[in-house]
Amino acid sequence: MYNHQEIEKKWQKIWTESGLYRTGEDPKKPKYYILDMFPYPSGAGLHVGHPKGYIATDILARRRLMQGYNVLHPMGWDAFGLPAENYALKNKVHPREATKKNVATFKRQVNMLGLSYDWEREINTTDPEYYKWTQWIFLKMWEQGLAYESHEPINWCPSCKTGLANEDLENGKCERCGSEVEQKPLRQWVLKITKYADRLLDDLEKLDGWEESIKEMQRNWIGRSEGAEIDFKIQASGEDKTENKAEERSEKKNKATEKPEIVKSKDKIIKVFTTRVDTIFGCTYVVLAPENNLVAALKPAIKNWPAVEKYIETAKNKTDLQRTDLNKEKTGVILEGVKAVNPFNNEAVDVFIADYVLNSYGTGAVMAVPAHDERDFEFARKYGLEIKAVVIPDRPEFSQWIFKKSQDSGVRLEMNKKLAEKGGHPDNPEEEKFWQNKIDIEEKEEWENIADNKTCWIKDGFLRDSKEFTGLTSSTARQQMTAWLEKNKCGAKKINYKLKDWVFSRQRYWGEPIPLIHCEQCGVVAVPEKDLPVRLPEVKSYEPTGTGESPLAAITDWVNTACPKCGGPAKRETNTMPQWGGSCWYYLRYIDPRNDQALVDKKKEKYWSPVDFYVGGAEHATRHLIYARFWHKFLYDIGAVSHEEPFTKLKHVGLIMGEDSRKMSKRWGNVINPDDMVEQFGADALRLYEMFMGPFDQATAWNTKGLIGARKFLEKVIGLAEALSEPDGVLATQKSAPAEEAAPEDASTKEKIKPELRKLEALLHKTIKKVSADIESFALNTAVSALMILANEMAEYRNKAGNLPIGAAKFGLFLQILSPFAPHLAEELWEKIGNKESIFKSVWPEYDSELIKDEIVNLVVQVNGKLRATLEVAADISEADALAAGRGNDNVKKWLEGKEIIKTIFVPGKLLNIVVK
RNA sequence: GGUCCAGUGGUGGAACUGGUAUACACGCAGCACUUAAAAUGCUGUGCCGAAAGGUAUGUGGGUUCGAUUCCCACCUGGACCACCA
Repeated sequence: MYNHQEIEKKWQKIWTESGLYRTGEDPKKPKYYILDMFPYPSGAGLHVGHPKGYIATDILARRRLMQGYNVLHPMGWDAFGLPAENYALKNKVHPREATKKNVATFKRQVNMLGLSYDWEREINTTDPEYYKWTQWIFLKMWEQGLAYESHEPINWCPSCKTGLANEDLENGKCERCGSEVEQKPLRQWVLKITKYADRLLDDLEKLDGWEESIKEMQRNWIGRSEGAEIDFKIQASGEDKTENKAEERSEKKNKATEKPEIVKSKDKIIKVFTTRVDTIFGCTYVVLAPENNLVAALKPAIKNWPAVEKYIETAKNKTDLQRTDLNKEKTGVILEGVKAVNPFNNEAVDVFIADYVLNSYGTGAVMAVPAHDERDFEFARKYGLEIKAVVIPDRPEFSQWIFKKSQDSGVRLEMNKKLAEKGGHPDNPEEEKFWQNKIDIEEKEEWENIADNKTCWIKDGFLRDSKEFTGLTSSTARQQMTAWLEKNKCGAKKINYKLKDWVFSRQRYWGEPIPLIHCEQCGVVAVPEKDLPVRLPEVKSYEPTGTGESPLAAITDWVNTACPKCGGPAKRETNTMPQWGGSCWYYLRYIDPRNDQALVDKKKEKYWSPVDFYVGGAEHATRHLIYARFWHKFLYDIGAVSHEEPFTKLKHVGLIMGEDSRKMSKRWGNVINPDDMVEQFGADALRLYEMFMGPFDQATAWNTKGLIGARKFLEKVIGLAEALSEPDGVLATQKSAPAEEAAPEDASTKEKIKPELRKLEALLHKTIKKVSADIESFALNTAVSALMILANEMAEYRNKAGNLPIGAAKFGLFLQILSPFAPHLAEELWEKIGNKESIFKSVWPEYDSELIKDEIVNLVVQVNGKLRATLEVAADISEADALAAGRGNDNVKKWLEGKEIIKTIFVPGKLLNIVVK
């Protein structure tokens, strides 16, 4: 047994007092910036899952320190935002007080684990000295026109009483509280992230250090799609007056979305967006989103207005969740008296409104091609609309599709069974013929289905019935048809994004005030830089109002102010920033946390940027990580930072699940508290176990029994240290100079032990190599396993010999590679074996490449690929010698008997495969 | 539905570039120590078989002297997105 509590406390105190964790600034050394995603200090404190990432970064940070880097490894608190405020409201304390208390808990828990953070660089997003610069960045964006005021309907959470960005939703529900989100028109500030969409997308290619999965998520989120906008002229049955009105409104809409007007202004059009111009000759109707402004504008021309109005009303009352439910049947209403003209063939088609078309994407209008789009197909079938196939599948792809369908039906399995019975072979010509026939028949049937409009074909193919474009492939047709549109001025190439501009206002108290002033004379005016930060007023009541106004609006002596421009009466902006604001740039502030002249000193920024290694949860892939990249690129554009991307390498941490394999949560009662684990088993055991559980980025279920294994390993290490040297052990004698070699023994034992000792030393160096490489690749589970193997080998030796005569210096190498994982115990034993300075001031060991070369290896001998013998041979044995040795083996002989050797395959030092007939 | 990732003992998982499948740990069983238990140590532990041997990495097929690894199809699970035209 060892007293982990005593040891861990002792070293945590010494490390803090000696300034071990302080960031090195020696300009001669290379830098390494290793960052964790900083946490929200919630009221619940940490559970064992939270520190998994922190432990891993700590391991890398400690290794880098020992490798002689200046290491920047900071920690801070993302304390603004809804969770903190909701917690404060519930517990009836001021958010500032709640935050303070929660930070203290988090900090105590983090320190308890022996994490090597430089607390002198601690930051807190709610600190006015910090959010001064968050506000400063916002103002710079506003100056550049990247922050704009909008009144569009946005996501509104009725329970949190605030507007939300798209990124704050989960399946149409508020990510925080789970309430269904409503659409509410609201005055708000919006950041024009879409202006950066292409760069955010394109620069992903340069991020080699990022996991592909996270990059893919970002690509999907940005959702770039190339297509065309096409103008369908409206043929309305109404009078001139009404048509003018429609025109007016539609122009207004175009203006609002800032689309360049490419059509003659007299024309009345429906603009649709599509990625499949090639299917346009199959367009049999056009669909508008119910909210599309055009619908109201066309009212006078619509003959069945009551029905249309009723449908719009129903759609409005549906929640997002109901509307996007894929299982629901498609619904819609025709606009009687309105037709739209397809510019390619001048055919006038019906116009519908249907809520399967989203107003927020593209133009809020689509051309419907039921033969080649599943949604249109479904709608057309329901309402009995015309389906016109104009793209013919090309053969190879089509055949594959048919083939897949036949397999689905189990036909292939049956066929295989039949063939097996007959002793048939997979490449049997009979079978091939069978499949060819089958494909031919089914292809014919399926094509008939498409032609008969019984099924729809959504892939590319060849065009038919498409005038001069007939016969082209889909992709060529798209190019030529887009060019045709541009030439005839009735459409253009267009790129759309799923990414929306970032709704940046929250109608809540606990956030950074937006540093703008509304002046009656001058309009919106920026708070001058010298007046930053705009401090959050200290108030007793900060409950959200629910009216769409921020609670700040009620604090009149804070709201009323003088205009910085004209000095006249003015009011402060009362919206606050969302939680993600402060976290968009915090990694820059750690570099220079107390600077009151700039958000970061340029020289320091140049030295430390970018972050070399960033670790955090995958749930941030499409929020924080996109926002932060956006802000960083902006800061790069205004010359505030020196690199275009903030994070060179990114690794996501896999969740630790509860013992029941569910997410750890109060709800399931499966939360494991790290305080209890550390008290019972020690921080070192907890660290080791969390790294050992499985691959770092994989979710794994917690098992407290596994922690016992880690603890046992540490106790074994102590036992080894105590058995060092003989007869009385280094620990007992505290020799001043570490012993180098084995003490003399009687000749017979010595002879017996010598080669084993050499093997042990080779293993030590192999372990140094493996642990070093594993830390680099973040294969921390196998690094721990390698350390265990070495300890087991040393223990076995000790058990046989009664002691461990490898000397304190060599044992010290083991302690060094163990130290990032179990820093307290490694440091303690390092001291015990006679070292005066901290193990973390020592130099990370290099393995001896001579020592790890095996002289004797196990050579695998196979006959026809099956293992028949393993031979102990010299590592550099030749093929001929190996073959001779193999043939000499009794078991191998047995398998070669009466057989003819066709060939042999020899992998030097590893394997000999004898192929016989 | 789309995209990505994964599927190996009773459990978590290992296997470098195609070369001894199941390292390491948990669990379990037996033994030692003990009056006893706990703790500790030792031994065993994929499956079938007394053994020789056979067989096994979700399923079916392919490439190869040799496949957990590469290719094709399918099944299952997870993550993210989801009526994005």
